Amino acid sequence: MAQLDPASQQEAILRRLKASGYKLTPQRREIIRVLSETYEPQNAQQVHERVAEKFPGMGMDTVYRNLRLLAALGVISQINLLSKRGDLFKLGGDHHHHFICLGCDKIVCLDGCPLDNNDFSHAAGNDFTIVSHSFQLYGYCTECSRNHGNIKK
Amino acid sequence: MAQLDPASQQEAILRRLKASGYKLTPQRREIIRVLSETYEPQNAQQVHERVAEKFPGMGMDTVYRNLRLLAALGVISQINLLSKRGDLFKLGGDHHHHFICLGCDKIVCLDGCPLDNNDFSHAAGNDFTIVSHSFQLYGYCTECSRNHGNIKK
DNA sequence: CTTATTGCAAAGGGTTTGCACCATT
DNA sequence: AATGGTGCAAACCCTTTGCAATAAG
Repeated sequence: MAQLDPASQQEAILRRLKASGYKLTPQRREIIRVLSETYEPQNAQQVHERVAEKFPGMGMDTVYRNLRLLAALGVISQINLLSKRGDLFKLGGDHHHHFICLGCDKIVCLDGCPLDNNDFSHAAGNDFTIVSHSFQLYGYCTECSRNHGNIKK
Repeated sequence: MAQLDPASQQEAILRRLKASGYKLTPQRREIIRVLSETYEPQNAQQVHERVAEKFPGMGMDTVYRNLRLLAALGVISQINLLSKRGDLFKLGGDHHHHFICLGCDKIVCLDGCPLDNNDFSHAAGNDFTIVSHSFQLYGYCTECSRNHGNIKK
């Protein structure tokens, strides 16, 4: 259950990529580095901004291609929210969920996960195989609760 | 807890719209009719196809404007999934969640809701106000479980 | 008659794709 | 040398918006 430090995390991912026949380009390494050093889920644009500091020439397409690859490998998880920010990505080991502030769009990671897929195996249908779930809380954060005038529509 | 029949449901919504100063156009009535007679969540395109049978001239923009209005009034709920189908909409009274088949994209409504917002009030932060949540199960439906060869990537 | 709504067309934002060139293995 | 990746540009898809004409109240 222990969380790996960013460096070991990166190495593990790079090893895994190489083992699957993918090449380790500098851009890809940097994308992985950025993801491993970030705690909040990022959208493609945020990842791009950070990576572009080192690789100014890089385009969004490379970010998307890599995020898609990493998500397909299960290395990062893709989160789809009722927001304008697009899908978000987060390095995957620890399964958890998010609170999304309806006032300021802030996203807060929740500790752990209170849900068990097995609890729902009958809810869907007897022969359904449940492999994952997603869960989000929506509401107002401390600042926005205090200051309801600022809530955007 | 009893579910209204489609006709009463439609009337209730129309009354509510009129009470709030919105006009009851034929297109709007039809959109509401289609939603009330559909059990699976629909995306804007599906709604448009059904409504266009009666109003061939109608554009997607009118569908979107109405869906947005109905969602803002809380009459329908908007669901945002990890899929290419765009947001889905479903007539709202009953709060429930969905199972999404990773094999065929089928969506199945789950009975009721096993989650209580109050259970999570502390999980996010003491001063956070939780107003709603969303929850989805992902997996394989009966047919797709049986027939794993068909699973798309 | 007033105000909301439609229809049209265009724009916007996120994401994907084809292709030639380049880098990793 | 072989295979994958990047960069660029264009395409796609879903959704939103401005505006003039139209319809509901």
